[in-house]
Amino acid sequence: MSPKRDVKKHLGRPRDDEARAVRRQQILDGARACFVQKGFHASSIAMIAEEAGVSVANIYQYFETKDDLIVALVEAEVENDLAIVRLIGEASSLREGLDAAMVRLIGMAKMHTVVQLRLEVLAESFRNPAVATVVQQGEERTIAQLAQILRAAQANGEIRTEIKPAQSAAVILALSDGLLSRLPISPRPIRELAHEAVQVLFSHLGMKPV
Amino acid sequence: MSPKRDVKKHLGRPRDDEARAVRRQQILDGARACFVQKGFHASSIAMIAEEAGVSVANIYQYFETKDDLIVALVEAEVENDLAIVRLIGEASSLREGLDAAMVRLIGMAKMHTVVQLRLEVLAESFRNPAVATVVQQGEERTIAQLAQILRAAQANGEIRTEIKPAQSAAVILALSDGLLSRLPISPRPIRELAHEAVQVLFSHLGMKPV
Amino acid sequence: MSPKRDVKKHLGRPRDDEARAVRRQQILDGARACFVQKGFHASSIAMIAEEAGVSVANIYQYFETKDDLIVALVEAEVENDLAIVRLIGEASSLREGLDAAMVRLIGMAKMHTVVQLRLEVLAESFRNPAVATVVQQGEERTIAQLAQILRAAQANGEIRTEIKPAQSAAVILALSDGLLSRLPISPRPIRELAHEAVQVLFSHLGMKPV
Amino acid sequence: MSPKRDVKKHLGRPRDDEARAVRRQQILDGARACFVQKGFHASSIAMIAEEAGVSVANIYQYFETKDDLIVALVEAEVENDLAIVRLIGEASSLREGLDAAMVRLIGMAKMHTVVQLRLEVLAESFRNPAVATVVQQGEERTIAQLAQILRAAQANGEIRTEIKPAQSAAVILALSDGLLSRLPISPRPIRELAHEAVQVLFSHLGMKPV
DNA sequence: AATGAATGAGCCTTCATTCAT
DNA sequence: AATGAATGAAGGCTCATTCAT
Repeated sequence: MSPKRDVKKHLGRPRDDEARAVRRQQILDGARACFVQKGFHASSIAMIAEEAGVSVANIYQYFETKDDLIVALVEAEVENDLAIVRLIGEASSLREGLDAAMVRLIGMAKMHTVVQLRLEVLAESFRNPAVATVVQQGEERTIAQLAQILRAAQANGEIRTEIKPAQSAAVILALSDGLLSRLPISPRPIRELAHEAVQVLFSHLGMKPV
Repeated sequence: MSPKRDVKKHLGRPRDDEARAVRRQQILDGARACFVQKGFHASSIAMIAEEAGVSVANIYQYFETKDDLIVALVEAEVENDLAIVRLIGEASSLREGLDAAMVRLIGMAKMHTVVQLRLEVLAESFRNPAVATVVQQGEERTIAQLAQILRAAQANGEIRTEIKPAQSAAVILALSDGLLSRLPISPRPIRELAHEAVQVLFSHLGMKPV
Repeated sequence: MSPKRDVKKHLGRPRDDEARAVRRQQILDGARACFVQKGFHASSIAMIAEEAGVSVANIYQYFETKDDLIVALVEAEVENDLAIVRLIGEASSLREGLDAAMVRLIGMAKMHTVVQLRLEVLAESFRNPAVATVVQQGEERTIAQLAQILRAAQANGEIRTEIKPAQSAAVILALSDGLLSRLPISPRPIRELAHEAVQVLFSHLGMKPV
Repeated sequence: MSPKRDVKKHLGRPRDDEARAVRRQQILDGARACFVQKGFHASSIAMIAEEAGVSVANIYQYFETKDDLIVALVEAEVENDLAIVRLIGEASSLREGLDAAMVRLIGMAKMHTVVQLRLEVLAESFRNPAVATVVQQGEERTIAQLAQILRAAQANGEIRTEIKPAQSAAVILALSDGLLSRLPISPRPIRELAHEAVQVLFSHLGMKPV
């Protein structure tokens, strides 16, 4: 009735959006830990809840179903991957950028985690259309980002002008995924493989070998 | 007195190893169909049994455990992959061989199946040591096979002598996996990607572009 | 500001320990009913759940495993047996106490239940160490209790001072179990057997026959 | 047509009854081993078959159902128990006979086995009428046998004439079972308990203590 | 917002039993 | 007679999810 009411009333307790975001992330972190260890379908909500330090029912206040949780996590992963590619563009040269990205990936402690999840995500993309959509959009953006970087390098004279940026970008990403997926099965250290792959790429791009 | 007596005497029904092999394959086929659609852990034994047209209990007379079934199927898949690489070696030239293999893969109706399973297997390798072992041994053999082919091509003068066969083989396989894993997420047709990738490879190997 | 704030803050629904105890007992009762009819290993959790009017999954929120449920029930039974012996001590004389106990056992409607379960428990003790431990500790306490009663009777001059209380107590318990186990197989009524057994005991203890 | 045929023809292969008896015993032995370790209901036919060194299907040519197998084994056990009591009668005096029986039981390596099975049988008697019948008939015979022995001892003047042989026999058997069932739970060695029990019995029978 | 409590459906595996050889 | 092969039914246990507090 009083005019104040029309302004202040939030139709119930005002939502603390910040706290919600924190909790949400907490759950996503727990989920990631589980998914890395067991995969999407062998990870139970109960395990995720324990890992996240949260009650099972609480998870359902942030994600409607387990599938939604998976999709949300995939979105986060995609964003992550995009960030790595952005890193390349921030270097002073393509060479340094590529090198930095590779080195960073291979050197990071959580690489195992990232790669495991990436495979999980790709496999899930084959059956879960919602996941496929998210990943595909991420792929587009990532390719665009990398293509832009390649174009800049062409302008710099760092790489050949004959190559088609978008297509090469796609190949680079594929090679990268294929390489990392070798982590648990490669008969020789991934580091060596990565080095060789970089040579192949440089040769293709018209850069001098390392 | 009769010569038959010297032959091993069977008490009871003799084992029909051939029938067993058929049944086993039947189960593996059902399992593959399920694993492709749902993945390892979301496929239940009941579903596999139905798909294979077999009773649940019967599966356990051929595989001690669901995990054993998975490993057996992974073994079959690995053997499959090796066969494809062998195909390359049988062509009259490396170029034709590579081309044939790519074309065959991309053109085959079951490609979707093969790739989906490949991702599933790679993801599983991260957590299941038994699977990892099988896949790693397959990888070694496949690399060796491909390296041998490359060496022959070097002798033929078809490709550069500077490249190291084993390492290049590993990179080729990685690239191939990475490429195929794009099937459901690539913003443009896989065919184009594959073409570009072949260019990259040929450039690396010192072959004339297509 | 309010004094209630000092009390421990509950996030979420507080545990209702009382309701939990009720539910737990409800499950144990259902389990007892099943175990009596079918024995431990022929009783399924599903049957117990139905008998208790509870869902299967709910049972697992109170007992981690079927074995844990068995152990819990054995503990309850052991406590029951101890209560019966305590009854003897509460009588004004050993004679009346023993008589009361026997009469009560033989006259009770659930005797069948108690005895069946007792045999089940003894048999299980041979293979299940957890059960054996529980039963053994119960046996010790029961013997001690009964020995104490015998000692009091010795002080009263009601029984001979030559007998060793603990050992006689053990024999009495053994005889009691052996007697009751005859319930379904004795060619003559248990009542007569019990009477004869009491005579034997009284003779041993130096009491006048009934 | 020929007269010989009428004599020699067995309407199919003549049954080798002796071989059948051997096989049957072989199966029963395997069953006993399993039942002792796991109990009736936790022992599977497959386990029994393996323990007996026989195929699963073969068991069903000797026993129609698992229940029949149990009953057959119970019959054998009952016969066994009767044999032990007969042993008492063969001694030169009751004292020696009882002593010999007790000593033999307690000293035998397989006592554990016998007792475990005895408990299993008694427990099963509560629910399985077929078993109950077998055991009850065995009990009758055993009591009769022991009563006969007691009567002889009365004639010898070895024990009191006031006791009623049949009833005392029943009590002795009950005491014996109750005693042995203490094997896994008695806080003190069974040997001591047995000694004490013998004192009780002797006192009842009017014999001099040991 | 957050947790305790509860459940139907489902999972992997084993069981007792039958049939063909 | 004896064994291999097969199966419907069940068994113990867990899952994703909902509801009450």
